Amino acid sequence: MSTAESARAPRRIAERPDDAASRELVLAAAGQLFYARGFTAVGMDELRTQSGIPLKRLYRLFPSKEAIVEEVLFAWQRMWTAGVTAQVESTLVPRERLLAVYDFLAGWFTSEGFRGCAFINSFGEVGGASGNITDIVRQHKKHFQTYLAQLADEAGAPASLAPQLAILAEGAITTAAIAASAEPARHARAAAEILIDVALQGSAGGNCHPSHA
Amino acid sequence: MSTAESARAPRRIAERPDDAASRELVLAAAGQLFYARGFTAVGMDELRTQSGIPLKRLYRLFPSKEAIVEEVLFAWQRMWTAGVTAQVESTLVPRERLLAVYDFLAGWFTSEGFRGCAFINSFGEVGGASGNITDIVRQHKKHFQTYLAQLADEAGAPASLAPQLAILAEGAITTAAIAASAEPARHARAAAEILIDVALQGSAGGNCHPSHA
DNA sequence: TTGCCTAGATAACGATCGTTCTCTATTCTA
DNA sequence: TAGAATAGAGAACGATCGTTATCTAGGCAA
Repeated sequence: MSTAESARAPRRIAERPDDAASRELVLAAAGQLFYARGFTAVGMDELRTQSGIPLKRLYRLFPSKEAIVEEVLFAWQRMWTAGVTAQVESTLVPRERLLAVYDFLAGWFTSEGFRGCAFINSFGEVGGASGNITDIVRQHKKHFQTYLAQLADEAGAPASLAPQLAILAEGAITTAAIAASAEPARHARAAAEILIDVALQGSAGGNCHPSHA
Repeated sequence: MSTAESARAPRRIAERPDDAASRELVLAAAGQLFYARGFTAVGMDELRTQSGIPLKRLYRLFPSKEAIVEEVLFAWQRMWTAGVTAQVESTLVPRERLLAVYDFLAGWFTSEGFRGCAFINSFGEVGGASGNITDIVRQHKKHFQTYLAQLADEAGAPASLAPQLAILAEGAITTAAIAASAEPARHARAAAEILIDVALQGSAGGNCHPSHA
């Protein structure tokens, strides 16, 4: 990969070719186990068994368990963002793009093994014990709020709408997780419709009760 | 040790007079420690130190650590209910009684050591590992929703309002905890005002935009 | 006062955690 | 083919957990 040593690649220790694949195996197994049972409840031995990666190699790929936790959080962040944006991109109508967030939630809530927001669960588990994890969780939520603010702005809504929609989404997730029900997604969507319509008519001067009722 | 020994109650072991006070000491210390750092992060030794109750006595008052956890959850439930109802009872106007929930949240968010909803944190920590704890958390949330439904009904709102208000409260709590900010209480309250007014005007036939704007 | 029973302080126990070390077999270069 | 270095499997290590047992001192009935 650099000069002449890649002609035959004699013995490069630092990066073996399948290290990346092994890391993915570990992160995939860790993601499932951590989401299902939490960080502390899953030991390194179980992570070794589930991923098929020997313990020694595991500690060569990651410096510690906490490092795995952090990378799993980043992977979750990517998955969440991809899922939400995919749903949002399915339409070009600004109002529906905002509501698409709750459609994504509805699908998520009914998916196998749904157990609430992994970031909220992580925050609750580590509390303030790990500053790194808390920071990642905080950053994830801020990122989501920024995304919502952008969607709301594109819809022509005032800046006060986005935090309200974010709170609705957040509340729907935890309520659905604890109640083990998908209904909160519909409730949150219905509430979001009202908030969006009021916000839009307030700033655009539409008629009363634009769509529903 | 069976028949005539209870004639004068010579040595009653089961219940000493100060057992109740000791239990309160333990539950108070456990409540603070558990809320601040989670269940698993707080050991029995720390609980002994903080409460001043010797370990042996601690295990005579409670059969296990999990039993303490459960009783702490019940104590939290009582504290939460007392705080919310006190704020609600401060007014008799149905609409303001609904909004009082978010006023309570605003005060809570700015209180020292606020770290989110203890029930949500507990749910995230134990996941589904402890069915007892999960059940208590579920029951607490259901109790809150029922209370909100009663307040909404007294305000003359349709049944669809209460779940929306509950989701707003839930989302405000977690958002405030993660962002370490009290603003979500104001955002949730503003959203609740809109939802309430729309719900009331929809069912009572008032004019457009009743109070604000 | 004497003897018994219990309280409290603390050590010990078994289990489990994250992490490291040992030992053997294999692989790959020269 | 000879040799060196690494990979893998698993034991071992130190720490900590929840829980229990031990030991000593003190309170109370007779």
